[in-house]
Amino acid sequence: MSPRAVDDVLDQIRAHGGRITTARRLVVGVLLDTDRHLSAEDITSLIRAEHPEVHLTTVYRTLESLAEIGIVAHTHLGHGAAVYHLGEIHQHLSCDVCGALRDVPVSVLEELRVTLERDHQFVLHVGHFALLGRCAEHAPAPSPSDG
Amino acid sequence: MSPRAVDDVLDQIRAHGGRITTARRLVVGVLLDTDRHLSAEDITSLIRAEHPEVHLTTVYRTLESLAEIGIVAHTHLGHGAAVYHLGEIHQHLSCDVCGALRDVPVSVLEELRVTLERDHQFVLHVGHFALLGRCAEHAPAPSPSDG
DNA sequence: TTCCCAGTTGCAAGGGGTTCGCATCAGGGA
DNA sequence: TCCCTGATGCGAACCCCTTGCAACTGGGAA
Repeated sequence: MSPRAVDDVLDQIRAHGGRITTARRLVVGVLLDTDRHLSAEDITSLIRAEHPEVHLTTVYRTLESLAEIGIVAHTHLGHGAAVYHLGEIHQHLSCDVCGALRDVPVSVLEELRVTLERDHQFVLHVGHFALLGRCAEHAPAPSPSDG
Repeated sequence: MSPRAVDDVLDQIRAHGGRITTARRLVVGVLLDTDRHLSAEDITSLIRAEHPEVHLTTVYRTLESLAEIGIVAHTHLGHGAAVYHLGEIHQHLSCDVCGALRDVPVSVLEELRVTLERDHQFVLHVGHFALLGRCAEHAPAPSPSDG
């Protein structure tokens, strides 16, 4: 990531009355620097390699602050830790067997979203939960009638 | 629930080589007797009102046994404890604001299921996760352009 | 009916993930 | 530069769930 991108995020924090601290700079840097799904502990480990004084609690609190102003989102995978990410919301597919996590565009949920809103007056929070199932590699064998 | 229904479930446990114990009888009874979504702790509390010797651990283990033979399923709501239920699988809608849980038929996910399988080789485990969002009462106000 | 083994249980402790309490520290406007 | 208030470090607590282990008991065999 570019220092520019970090500063953009930090500007948003400042704009919301938050302070710019070393820990926040580092958390934002890690999130911008990865394309993986990171838990709070993952983020803390990455930071502590260089800055061992940064505490897991601080990372949680920073992530909470960033979530409040809409910069980060987290997703519960159903088991284990929540994962945090910046930027565009996407939908997660999580494999029961190997834990592999895949992103798909939120557009896959569009029909469901419309249906739930129309028929059940329920406003779906797309991207805030994982869809559980089996990835291609661990899918159950199709029944004969399927193929 | 009828004693009959409890016995039917107990028969299934026995058929799978499990033993019929007081604790199992009680867990099954509670699950059959409610139409709410109960966490392991909820179940334990209900049982302990009459049978204080039944331990939370036992309830977890019983639920695990019942899940193994396909009698109960549990759903992660994204926050807090998983909820357990007997019987037909259904899809849960969970409200972020009030925590209200609503059941909808799994058929609402049918299109999504087909899409994910066809386009992403992902086999969705319908009913094993909750859809998060806002119930009618806590839905954000529609934007002017919506109505 | 009694015996006995393996499945179950109660209880305590452990573990992962997350939050809280509180004294101290430090960002950044006055 | 000062000072207020937000942020941090650290330990402990909390919640949800699992594990270890000795004691117990269901229920088939004898």
